Amino acid sequence: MERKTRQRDAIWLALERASRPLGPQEVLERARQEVPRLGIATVYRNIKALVAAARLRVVELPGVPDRYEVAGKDHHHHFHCRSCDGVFEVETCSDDFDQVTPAGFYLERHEVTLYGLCASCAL
Amino acid sequence: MERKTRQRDAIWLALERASRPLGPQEVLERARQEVPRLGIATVYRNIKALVAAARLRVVELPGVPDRYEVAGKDHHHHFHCRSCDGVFEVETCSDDFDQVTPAGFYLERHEVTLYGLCASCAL
DNA sequence: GTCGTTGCAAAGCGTTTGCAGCCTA
DNA sequence: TAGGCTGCAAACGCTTTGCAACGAC
Repeated sequence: MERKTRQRDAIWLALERASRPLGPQEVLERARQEVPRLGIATVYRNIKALVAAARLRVVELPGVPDRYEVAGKDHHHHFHCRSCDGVFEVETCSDDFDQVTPAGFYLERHEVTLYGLCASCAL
Repeated sequence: MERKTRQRDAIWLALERASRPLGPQEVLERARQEVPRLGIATVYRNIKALVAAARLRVVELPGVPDRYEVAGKDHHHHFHCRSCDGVFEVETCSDDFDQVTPAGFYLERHEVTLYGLCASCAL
């Protein structure tokens, strides 16, 4: 991450503009509007570097490939649409998971994923 | 799932005996103690069939390959120990996820994964 | 004997890596 | 001009599929 390149800019821009976490393929498609000859390997390499630099956060969802979003957002979780495969942010997190943690266990963090149909697909 | 075979029995037995969800490779290793020439493709095909028959449940954990457990247990989630990589069941679940679901979205199900240290590793 | 099931190998699919050439600093 | 970065293609690991042989019923 030493040099500034058109490719890296395009990849970052794609993620910054997105309203939801993106997968590498989605990043490629969007970034190619800026750099048509962009390769998928470059997307993977830059995503990896951006995650290492803590500028991106990995969104790990059960059963599907990892997606990425810009780091620094408030605590939130995701809604995974089974129809369009899109991933959307869920604002709040009401639950207290300490109370369901077994005795003796040390709870550090939690992931919640909601499944169903997004607003568009539910129509 | 029409015929009873040694392979299918061995695969089912491996999952039934396990105290935690298993991945396909783990199932293969255990089932080969019964059927040494068992192939990984057969494991995948049978797991798929058993899931379709609702005799197995898919345990989808973020970031790691799917694991499988015998179906029919009460609603529960999992605690994933970052130290020993073990997966433990979490009994209860205070579901209030409808209220955090965005307007227009149709919520069908949810997954919760807790991370931290299990009782043994937390000592 | 039928045809569901199996084992092997090949094919997919998403991700990573090797390498020669490119281009930023 | 050095060497980080890129695009291409090959390599990878995991999962699925094609196919001929096997074996449950």
